[in-house]
Amino acid sequence: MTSRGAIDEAKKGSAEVVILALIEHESHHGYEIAKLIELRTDGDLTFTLASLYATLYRLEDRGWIKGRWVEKAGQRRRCYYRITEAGRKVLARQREDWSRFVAALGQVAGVKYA
Amino acid sequence: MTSRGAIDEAKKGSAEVVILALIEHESHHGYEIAKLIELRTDGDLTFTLASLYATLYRLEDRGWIKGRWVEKAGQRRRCYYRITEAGRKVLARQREDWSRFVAALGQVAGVKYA
DNA sequence: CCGGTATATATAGTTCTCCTGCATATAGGA
DNA sequence: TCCTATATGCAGGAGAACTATATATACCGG
Repeated sequence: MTSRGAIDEAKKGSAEVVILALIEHESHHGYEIAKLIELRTDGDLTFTLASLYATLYRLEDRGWIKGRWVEKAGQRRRCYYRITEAGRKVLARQREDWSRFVAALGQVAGVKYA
Repeated sequence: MTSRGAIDEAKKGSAEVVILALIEHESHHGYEIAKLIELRTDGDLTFTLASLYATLYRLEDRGWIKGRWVEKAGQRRRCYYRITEAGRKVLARQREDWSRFVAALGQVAGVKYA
């Protein structure tokens, strides 16, 4: 997986809020989350699978998400994650923080959000 | 210096574009740049001085900025930085990239830029 | 039926940016 | 004289992303 230019730097720290948002309303498994991120941002934002799984384990350790293993015939086993109540609070907070950060960046660095 | 919540994570990688933007039109020395960032973002975005100087040296190594030492009576010596031609190109590119990243984040994570 | 691609998860080791803590140095006010 | 603000600099470490590699299954073409 490749990503583009300075987005390599920009996206540091964004994995958490992105993942939490994606499993806010429906549960998804790791591989699916990676594909969704890529799809919904037209490839502007991607995370390597290794990073993504590491992040999922971290979020689960913190109690912000909860995984459930599902085994189906004709499929490799998958772990479906959903957000927890604690996770919802964190998500709300992170959205505010990111929003404030983006505003600050516009102010001081002239980054326009088209 | 303290910073607020998830902005700790968010801001990773943002120092470069912020510094380049601040010395786009006029030269500033390190300490001044730190104060400007804090001032212009109402304290939402800050960098510790140690990080800031490290970043300045890195940017100069890459040829994106150029420092000039100024000694004045009644003042500690200061290094004033200005952006280079190469730096201007990088700044333009980083603004585009950050803009695209912010759009992606709004799309996939529901981050609203007020 | 055999090999390649897509799906799906997992670990190890590395890189990069920012951090804290410490050190140095000068000017001005209490 | 001591404390604060100004101003720069280094050493060591934390954390989140990366690459590379390993494992395992389903599906499709030749």
